[in-house]
Amino acid sequence: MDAPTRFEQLVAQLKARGYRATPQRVALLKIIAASTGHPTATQMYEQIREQFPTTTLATVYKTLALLKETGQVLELEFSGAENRYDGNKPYPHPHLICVQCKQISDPTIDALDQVAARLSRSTGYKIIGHRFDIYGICPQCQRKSKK
Amino acid sequence: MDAPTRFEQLVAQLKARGYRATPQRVALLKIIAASTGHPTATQMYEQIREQFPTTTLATVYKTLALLKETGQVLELEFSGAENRYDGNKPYPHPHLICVQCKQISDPTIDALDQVAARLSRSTGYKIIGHRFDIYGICPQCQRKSKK
DNA sequence: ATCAATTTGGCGAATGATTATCCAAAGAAA
DNA sequence: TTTCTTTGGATAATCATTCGCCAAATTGAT
Repeated sequence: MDAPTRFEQLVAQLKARGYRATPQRVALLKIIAASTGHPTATQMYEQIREQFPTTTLATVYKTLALLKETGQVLELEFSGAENRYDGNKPYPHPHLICVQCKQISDPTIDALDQVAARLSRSTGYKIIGHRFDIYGICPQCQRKSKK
Repeated sequence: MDAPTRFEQLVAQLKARGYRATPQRVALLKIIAASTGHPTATQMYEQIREQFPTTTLATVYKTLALLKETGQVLELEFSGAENRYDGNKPYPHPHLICVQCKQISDPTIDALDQVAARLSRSTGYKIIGHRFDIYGICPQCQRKSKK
């Protein structure tokens, strides 16, 4: 799905739930829909500030909370670091994290759902979701540290 | 490995690095070696307090930091909740977490290392570790909520 | 359009786990 | 013992996130 479409979708589903599409919220939705990476709340906050200088971090968090309610955004919690948000693939999926440059990418790992299904059978758990982070050093940082 | 053996191992490796085996530290190591679950710092702190009532949470964290340095304990970070510690399987392994009773168990999932190896090949990343948490509702809590 | 009712943004303070600082006490070394 | 170093305890600091409050904005009804 392209960014404008995703943006419209986010606005529509916000309105459908009876919330207002205020300028600040619209700005955030636009950023989220356009972002390919996994931005922090602060990063989005700073972008919004360019248009709406009075905006507060609290507002950003409040809007993100609205999106989380209906699973429109995936929140990656990090203890000791800011959380990261993904509004384009808001369902659980693996993340490859470079421990040096902190970049996060989305690798393709198939058979993950099967793992969950098998686990559900063998343990009796009702599986709700998962979080799979793989830590490593990206090729670029490997090159840098060799110098 | 049984708890006493693991305990001796932890004490030995602490001393080997030039650190003192103080009563408070020994108490923590004993708890960690004996624990089968994934206790929080506070839980261990309260156990230590029974023997050494003046102990502080800071001391617990300091000792845990020492263990982390050499990978003797696995720290499971949770944003918005206390971290959990595993001193018996201090290497990355999957965790099955009940979102209701918060119980954490260690399911067996094979082929995880192969996933990492394959990922390393396809992305060029040098894989360092991973974190795999599966969220669900345990059989016990499922029964409870049906009533 | 006007007014009342509701939602929202901004601001500042609160939260809560973890960490840092500082000093006295304990232990090791000489 | 005396000196030097490590450690524990107490307390404050940190930092991302959340909360409470109020004024401003928006909606809906009259």
